[in-house]
Amino acid sequence: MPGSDDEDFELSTREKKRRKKHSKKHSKKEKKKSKSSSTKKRPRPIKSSSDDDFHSAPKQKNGKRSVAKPPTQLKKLEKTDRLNYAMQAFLWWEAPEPRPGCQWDTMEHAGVSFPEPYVPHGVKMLYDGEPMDLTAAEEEAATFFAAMDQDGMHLGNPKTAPIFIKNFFADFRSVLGRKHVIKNFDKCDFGAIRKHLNEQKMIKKAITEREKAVRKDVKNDALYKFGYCLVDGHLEKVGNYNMEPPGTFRGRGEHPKMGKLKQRVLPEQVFINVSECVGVPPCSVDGHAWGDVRHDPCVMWLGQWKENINNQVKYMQLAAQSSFKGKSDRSKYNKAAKLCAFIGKIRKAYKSKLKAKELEDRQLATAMWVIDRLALRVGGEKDTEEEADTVGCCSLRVEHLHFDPNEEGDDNCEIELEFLGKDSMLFKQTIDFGATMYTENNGMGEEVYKNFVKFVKNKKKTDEVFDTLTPSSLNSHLKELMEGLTAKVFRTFNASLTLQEELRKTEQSGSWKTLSAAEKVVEYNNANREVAILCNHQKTVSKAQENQLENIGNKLETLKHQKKVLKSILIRHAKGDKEVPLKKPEKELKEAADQAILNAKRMKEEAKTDEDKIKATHADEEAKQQRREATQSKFIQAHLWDKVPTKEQVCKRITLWTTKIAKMEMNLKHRDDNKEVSLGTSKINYMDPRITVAWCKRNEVPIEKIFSKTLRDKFNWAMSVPPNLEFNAELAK
DNA sequence: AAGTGTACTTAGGACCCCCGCC
DNA sequence: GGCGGGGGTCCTAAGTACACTT
Repeated sequence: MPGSDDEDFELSTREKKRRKKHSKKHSKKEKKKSKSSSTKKRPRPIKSSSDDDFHSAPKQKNGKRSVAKPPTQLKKLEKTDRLNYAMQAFLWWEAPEPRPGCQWDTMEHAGVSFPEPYVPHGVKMLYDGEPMDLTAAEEEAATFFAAMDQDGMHLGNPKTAPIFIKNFFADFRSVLGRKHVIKNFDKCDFGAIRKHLNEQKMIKKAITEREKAVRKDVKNDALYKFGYCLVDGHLEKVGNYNMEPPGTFRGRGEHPKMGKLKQRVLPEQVFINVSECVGVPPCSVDGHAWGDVRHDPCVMWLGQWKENINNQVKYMQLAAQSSFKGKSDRSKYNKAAKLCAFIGKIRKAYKSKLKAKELEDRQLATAMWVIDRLALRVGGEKDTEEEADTVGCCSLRVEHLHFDPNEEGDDNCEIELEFLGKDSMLFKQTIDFGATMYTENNGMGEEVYKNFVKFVKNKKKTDEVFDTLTPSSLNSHLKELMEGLTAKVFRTFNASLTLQEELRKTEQSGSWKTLSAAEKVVEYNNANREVAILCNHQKTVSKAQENQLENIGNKLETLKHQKKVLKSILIRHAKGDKEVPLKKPEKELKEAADQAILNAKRMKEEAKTDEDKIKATHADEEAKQQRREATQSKFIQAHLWDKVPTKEQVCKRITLWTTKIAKMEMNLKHRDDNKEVSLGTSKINYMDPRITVAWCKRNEVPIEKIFSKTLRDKFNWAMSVPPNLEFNAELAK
């Protein structure tokens, strides 16, 4: 595939195939859209515009070229839309399977896109007060550090900051070379570079609409060139076609390697996977070539390279909405559904082993219970010299178990599990193994508790609880119970089943039928939240969010105070006292703020130099702050009047404030409940989408209210299920 | 049987942009 | 009509699983 770099990569033969699909689907959609069209029988309604546009730049959106067309012309779609139609045309779940063991027969793509080379800014860091002359590579490394947020999750955390700095400085010094004067981090001052970067941000903020459009076009050009892949004649979206740029490694938690320099990856380090018959995509960097070209139809990756931090392979793959991912997603959910038929047998099997003589059997049974009931991950072994110290089921250590955490005495069956899981997210739950939820219906809570007591006996804090188990031994046992069963299937299974049960509860409530779609969505999110809690999907509350929460809290306090004042006014009224507090003039503040905003806007428009742009952004930020203050002062006396109010006015306002307070309290509670729970992860990865689709259909909730466009594309295979669908073993057939 | 390598899924945070609210 | 917050997307780290090697 020779094709020059300037054009969208050539699609000669595949283009024909694509168009076939494209026009089919497209014509359907178009017919719907253009009822007025008199040319219904036109075989390929958008043929002409589509054909000559596919290769041309996307800039001519509003098509000056279409001057001569009749008024009945169809709406001209943007290139992205047309490509989307082309992709949607392929219903892989209705198409024949590829050869066994293979993912594809032919695959063609444009390879990886690389970031621009580093352009030095010339701003000097100080060492011991002296400005330093650095080479481009040295300056780049210094700039990576300067770009780090001082209050962020790495440098803002006193536990991780020293690790980050130590690693960064070691790598920085090796870039500088041994003889360089820079030897001590404490004498380094990156302030000037940091200031420069902030200024660049300011300049970027002062961008005009036109510049914005240009930027978007450039981005789209890259998307059209690299973002699509042709698999067996079908257009598919590529997930990550941009090579990861160099920078500092941002490992999570207490990752021992955080701060190390992540090197720039050259084309020579990249392997490309394409089919033999289509030719190799040209390397997009002048004077460079791919490290290797493979033709392996057994794998789904399009490109791979090794990163220098952990020496791990990274891949370029198709996007989540592609057929490859869709197929494996569907089979994942089918496997989980299949577990419905086996779960009874499996629970019986591990119940009988909970009291086995062999320690290994007991541990196996106990671990199975943990994975099944607590939805823990399997927990592979980790090297704490190389990675953060996080654990899962098999790697749990004695120190992660706290018996009788509330010091209620020996006769309770409570254990607090406290450990860092994947991504160093804290798992902290007290499990009462004697509670009904773990004992009813063959829950086995008490037996499991006894086993835990036994397993930790005479062990050191740092010993593993399940010392006889490994993920692979556990998984090979699971394979004996059900074909293809592994530990992670339990998470999918439990998440999906929980969603189904919680959703069923919603439908059974008395007032369900009277709820609006929006109210039903709230109920769906509540069900979703139960799943997220089960899977321990969390998000850390950022400082901004915390502030926001605090602000709402303060506002609430103000409202409550205002209500009190209103009541006191009412009392004074009754006494005939006309001395009530009145509004102070606030107009001036507001007007000044408005004026400042106008000024800033003008500055932005008139800005020519970078300096002007920085000034404009500053002015804009200050003006906005001024306006916030004006709004704030308005809010503080919003309950008052300009002149003495009547009794009715006061009464009315008290009622209004009561509803305001109630509303805000709800809002606050809602935010507080959700601030640490992340609903997205379970929606994307764990809950069978067919359950959601069926629920939406049964309850006349538009699917758009639950699944975003990307999710609807990702789950396109699940959209046609019947409204009465149940998540059970039938699905797997 | 443990170690190593490969390929894939799962994950949270940063950032951006759009839509509902004032 | 403007703006701020939140949803959505992007980014890439961090898991699981399993084949293959030693």
